Amino acid sequence: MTEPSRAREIREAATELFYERGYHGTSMREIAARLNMRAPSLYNHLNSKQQLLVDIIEGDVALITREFEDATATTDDVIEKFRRGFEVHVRHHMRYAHESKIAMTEVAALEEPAQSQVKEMRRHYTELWRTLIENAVAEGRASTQSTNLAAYAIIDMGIGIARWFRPDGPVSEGTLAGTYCDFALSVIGADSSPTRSRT
Amino acid sequence: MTEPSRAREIREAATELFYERGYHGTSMREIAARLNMRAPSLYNHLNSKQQLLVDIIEGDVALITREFEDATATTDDVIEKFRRGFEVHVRHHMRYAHESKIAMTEVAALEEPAQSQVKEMRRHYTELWRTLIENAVAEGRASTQSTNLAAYAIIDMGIGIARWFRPDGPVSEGTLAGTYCDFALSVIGADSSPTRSRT
DNA sequence: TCTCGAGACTAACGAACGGTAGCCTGCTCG
DNA sequence: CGAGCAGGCTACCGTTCGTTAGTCTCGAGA
Repeated sequence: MTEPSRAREIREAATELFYERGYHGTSMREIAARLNMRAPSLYNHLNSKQQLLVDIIEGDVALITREFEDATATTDDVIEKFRRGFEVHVRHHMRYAHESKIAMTEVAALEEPAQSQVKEMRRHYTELWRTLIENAVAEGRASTQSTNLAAYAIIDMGIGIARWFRPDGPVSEGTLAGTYCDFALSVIGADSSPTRSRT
Repeated sequence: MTEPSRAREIREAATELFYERGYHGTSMREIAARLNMRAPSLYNHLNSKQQLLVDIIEGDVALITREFEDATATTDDVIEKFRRGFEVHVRHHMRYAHESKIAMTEVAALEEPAQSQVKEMRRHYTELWRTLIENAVAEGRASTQSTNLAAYAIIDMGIGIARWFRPDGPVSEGTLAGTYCDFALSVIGADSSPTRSRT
């Protein structure tokens, strides 16, 4: 399953440029220039510009979904599932900030049927979160009465990270993951720390 | 004095299309077609495509900032300030979902100096939130130890709304505002019960 | 040493882009 | 009535787009 390395380099260069300027704001000539190539040479390694976008977005959504499923499968405790799932969610949006931002902002640039497929994959990911929160509430481990909105709020909290997080910034990956985990647990109404007081 | 109503119609049509397809993914011909016009006629009412984007984004960021400042100026209680500010924040991203999404995703398409100016305006808005949360903690009304991250999390929670909220959807504006307000108060570690007391 | 294929290149295509020039129509108002 | 003008329109400009065709080069294997 090893893919040609040049194809991967092109996709990485495209990821950077799509992140900085957007899909329609990036030309094949710019992607090529970043690798000291000419635009037509790119077509020795890919079929179309659109396929680049499809690969980046579908790859990202598929990856975070698999990461989430793997992380939550390793425990039966619903709050621990939540904690591990959210840590994966947050860390994904730090480590793959560029891909994540593209997957969020450039879905409209996807042609059919890829656009519908990505939307379905995202709906599925959201559903995983909604179910997890629902289970936590059903077991009396969380108290929110709006599992749907809580899922949206939690997911969006993580997504936002991709817009401002910088690996060399003042906040470390671990600190951010821990702090945001407390935020998320607060949102669903689960006790997250001993200092929290509830009536 | 007759308003330049046509200019406003053009900006509204552009807002819809920039929302659906992005700035670079929208042509002046498409904007014109939505008003049953031809592209060159648009230039009777505007200077450039870029100016359309600048007006939409700067207008949106300026509006939410003013709404926030107005809402928080009407009380001295820091938690009530927070509550009113966040309600404004959430409702803005529902009512102006299209403008807000553009302001979030198309900043890279802004040319200088507009791009720097918008980034500065956003930095200012974030700073308002950070200060508000800091004051709440200083007065013992909130318990978070990460005012910076809490501000990001709360702002991003609201921004996300613009991506999925539909006015004719199953969740009403009031329900969403109320539920999200509880979420936000949980994040900063403030009691979310409706009864509050001045110190 | 010769062959051959991978992968770079240059040239160029048709389409679409943002924007300009200049014309025409029809309403307003002296 | 008739002049002026706001605001449409068609024609077209130069540029850039994604992509194709065809050529050249160079290293590996027979």
